[in-house]
Amino acid sequence: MEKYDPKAVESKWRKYWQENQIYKLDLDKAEKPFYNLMMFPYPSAEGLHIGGMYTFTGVDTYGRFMRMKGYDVFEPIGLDAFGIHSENYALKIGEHIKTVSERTHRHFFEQLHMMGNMYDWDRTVETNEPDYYKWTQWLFIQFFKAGLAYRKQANVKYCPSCKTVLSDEQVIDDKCERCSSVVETKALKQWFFKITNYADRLDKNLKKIDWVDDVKLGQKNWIGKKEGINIRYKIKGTGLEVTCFTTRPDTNFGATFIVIAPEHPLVRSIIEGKIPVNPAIFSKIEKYVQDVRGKSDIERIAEGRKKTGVDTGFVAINNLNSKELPIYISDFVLGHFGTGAVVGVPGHDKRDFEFAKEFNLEVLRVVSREGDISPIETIEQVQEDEGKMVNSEFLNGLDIHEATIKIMDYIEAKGWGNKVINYNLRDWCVSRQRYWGPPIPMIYCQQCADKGLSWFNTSPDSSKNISKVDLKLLIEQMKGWYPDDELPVRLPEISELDKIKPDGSGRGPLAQQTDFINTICPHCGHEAQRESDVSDPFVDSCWYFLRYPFTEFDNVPFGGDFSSKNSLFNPGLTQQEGNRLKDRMKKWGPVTSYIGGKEHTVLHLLYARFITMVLFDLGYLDFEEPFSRFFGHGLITKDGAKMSKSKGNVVNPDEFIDRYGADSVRMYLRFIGPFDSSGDWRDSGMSGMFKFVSKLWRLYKNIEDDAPDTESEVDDAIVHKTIKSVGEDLESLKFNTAVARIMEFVNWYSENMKSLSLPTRKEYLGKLALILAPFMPYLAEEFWSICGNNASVHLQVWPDYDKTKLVKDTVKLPVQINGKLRGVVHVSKQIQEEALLSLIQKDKKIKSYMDQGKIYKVIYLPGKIINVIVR
RNA sequence: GCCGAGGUGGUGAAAUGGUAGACACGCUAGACUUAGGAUCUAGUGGGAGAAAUCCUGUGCAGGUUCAAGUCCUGUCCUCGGCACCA
Repeated sequence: MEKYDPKAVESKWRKYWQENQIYKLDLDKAEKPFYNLMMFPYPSAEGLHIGGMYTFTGVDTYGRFMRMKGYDVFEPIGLDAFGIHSENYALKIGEHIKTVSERTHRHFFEQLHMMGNMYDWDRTVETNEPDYYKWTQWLFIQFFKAGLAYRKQANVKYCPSCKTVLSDEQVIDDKCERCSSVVETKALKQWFFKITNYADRLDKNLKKIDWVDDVKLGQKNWIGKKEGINIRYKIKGTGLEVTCFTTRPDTNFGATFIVIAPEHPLVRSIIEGKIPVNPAIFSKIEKYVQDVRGKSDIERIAEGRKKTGVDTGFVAINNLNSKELPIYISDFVLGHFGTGAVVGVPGHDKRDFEFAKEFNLEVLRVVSREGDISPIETIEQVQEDEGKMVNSEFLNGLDIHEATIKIMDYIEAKGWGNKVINYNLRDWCVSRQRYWGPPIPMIYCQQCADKGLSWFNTSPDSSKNISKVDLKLLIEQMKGWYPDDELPVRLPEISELDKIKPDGSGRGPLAQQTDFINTICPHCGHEAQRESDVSDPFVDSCWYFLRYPFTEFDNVPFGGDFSSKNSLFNPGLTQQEGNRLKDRMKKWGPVTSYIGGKEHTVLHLLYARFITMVLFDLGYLDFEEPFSRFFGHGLITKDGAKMSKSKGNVVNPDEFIDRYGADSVRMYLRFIGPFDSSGDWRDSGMSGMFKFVSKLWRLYKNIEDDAPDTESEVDDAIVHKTIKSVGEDLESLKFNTAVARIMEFVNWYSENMKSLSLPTRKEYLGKLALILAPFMPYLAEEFWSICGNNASVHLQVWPDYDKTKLVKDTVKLPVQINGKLRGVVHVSKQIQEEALLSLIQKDKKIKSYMDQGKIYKVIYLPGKIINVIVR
């Protein structure tokens, strides 16, 4: 008999699909749009590994199913090509990034093509192409015009190995996300996006979206909303004040000192000599601040939580009770959170307690736990949670929550402070001192700077404030900067390898390209300089999903409404064009189903939400959340261990596709484990699946052998059950159990086929081909045609099942023999009632009880227990 | 430390409160066959037994229930995220 040759089958159908254009979708005509998106892949040089295949084919299986359910499924693909990872690889192998990426991109697309995913290959997106990064730069300018992109000198995380700045999100355990080098802190001038303006909305909107809870919670924690109060304390004998942020003002009667961060403005003033202190204290302060600055975060952690610090000699006054609070400087207080100053309440905060012990400061108790008012002497006694107020004058007797409300109102009424909300979230640093990214499209003009001019005060019309940014402050920092509207600002082609290497100077390789850097100021016409940094690749990937449905337009980045008079962008569209773009965006935004890795909880997913909100505020989009539903998939391990190059256990999918065919690999990947947790790749499991697929092949190829003319009756409930449960499993992305149901059905069919006539065989196997279509697109076509059908199986509707054939209206009847539960029998309700009646007639004991709102009657018999639902 | 997820065979894993281990991998035995990347049949949680069968069993300890892997309380462990965030 003919042997199963996956290569022959797959190339045959690939060709058929291409010729018949079965994956073409008219985006404007779609009636039930379903935007089925997989998270943007990063084209690593090694090619798509098995984990990528796992997710791409999973998303495709889901998309194919939804298509058969009658949706117009749009499933695009592209590459997130810019970035440090591939650039580092190119430098390592001594090849130009451009040649390397051309090669890897081709390989990537080829691999995805082989897997049989239903992509529209005319709508690909590659972020390193000028026709894409033109719009990434456009996005930057939109942010700039809206006052949401600004440049400032900042202490930033810097990777000495990648020689670039990293965003907070890219630093993991004080190490670079990419190369694991310990990061340094550097003061550089950097571009930032003002994501903090959106902290509150990013937090609040989480309630509205259908995402898994752990991802939502991850974002919530990252945003870190904290409601509290800024309290101002007068510094004795100076006329100065120090403001402390606290979420626990209820404990303020227990305050015994104040600690400010080494970065605090007060400290700077002291060091700069603006505030006089005695020389002994001055040198101590100077030394401490110097030491702290020299320490890396790693060193700080290595020292544990031992508190260090220095007494400034200044004393603040607690407004509530006129108590004197000595002011200290310590690095356990962070300069960037709250006000950079905290009020020390050592009785009710462990860190404050440790500090107080180190410096022999007074510890007071102002909250009692279950009447305990003993003095607090050990760290175990420090009480941070629930309790009742004591030693706090008018707060005494209140619980801590009541006390918090009361004292906040009191302090505000007295004018000593203001309620505020703080967030852990910090502004997004988007500057990167590298080559392989989109140049930041900004121009600096010294002439204009000298005249105090910036983009903001030369084009007041467009400077409308769409957010609560303090524009005055920004103008101060932004003099001489203009957005370049002549997009794209092309990344210059540099052929010499060592000229694209980062040199560690704090400026990117583009700074050395004089042809690129030197330009003309668009405002005054004098010589000016371009920005030499490129933007973070996360800027590329935060908006790509908007581009896919509009790849054929080169005058707009995406569809939507650009007609507003106040718009910061006017592409000059005709009414007709404008309407078409608006209508199409209505269909294809937001993304219906987004599937990707949970490791992007705080990076990509947060940024994408942020830019979508901004574009909504600018009036371009009519939705403010990019992904209606997000599903986080699991990761594939190999023989129980995480796959990594260093361990040498990376599975190369090409090898397996070559050997077993894409269908078997796809099927195995679906079966390997639950899609939302993890799966473990085993070569033996893969070959097992190939055996199963080969068995299926034989079943179909033997369909006509020895078929009887008439068939004996078989119970085909399993056929209907299979269709039903596979459909339900696919809907909820439970691929592994769906495959198990299919295997069960195949086992049943193999046993029963001898008694089935040819038409019945074709009917059953035809239905099986339909439900196999999302899993094994190639073989499903083959099987579908063997069953005597013409059109592509992928254009068919998901099969229906006969509800009457399903086991229903039954009750499970436990059977007990000799006092032990022996099993459960499924019986129809009618039979059960008859049984009940006959038992009642025999006058047995009947006891009724209620459980979960249902009333049951239980009949005890020597050998049986029967449950009956009465109501 | 805080937050989240989870603990079921040799392995991946199934189980609307109803015979735990479906479906597979692996393993054992056998059949077939000039031998293949095979295929087919039977067995496979642990313990006892020649067998029918019996006992035991979902991290641990309790509880609710006629019935608990599933619900409740406590506890231990593993993995993931955050971490001096006031």
